[in-house]
Amino acid sequence: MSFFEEVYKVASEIPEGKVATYSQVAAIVGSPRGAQAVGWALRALPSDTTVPWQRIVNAQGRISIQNMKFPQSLQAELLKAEGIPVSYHDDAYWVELEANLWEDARLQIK
DNA sequence: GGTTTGACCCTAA
DNA sequence: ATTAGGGCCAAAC
Repeated sequence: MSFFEEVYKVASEIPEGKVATYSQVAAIVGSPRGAQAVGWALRALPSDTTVPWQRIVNAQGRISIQNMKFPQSLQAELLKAEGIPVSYHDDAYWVELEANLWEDARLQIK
């Protein structure tokens, strides 16, 4: 199974109404320092994917997306539609990590 | 195979 | 608090 698939699989496990960070996903797939690689994988997703990529944000809970096919506004709408509060300031969308962070068993063990 | 490029993160100044 | 730099991993050139 390729690294891409690993990332997509983990991303698909994020429950609705929760968010995860890049480093969090990276740690689960076995590359604790590969947060950037995760971003690389998500960047390659097709526009019609079923993977909940919108639930993955950076370490500060900010939507740091910079991809034409996936505008920040779209991600913000998808999140709000799931019940996750999203605010906008400093030219970016933000979510409260503490309150909505995904908790996976594999993270607590490590 | 070496180099470049990211939807990133951490530390030091 | 804000900015700069280096380090990280995997894929595309």
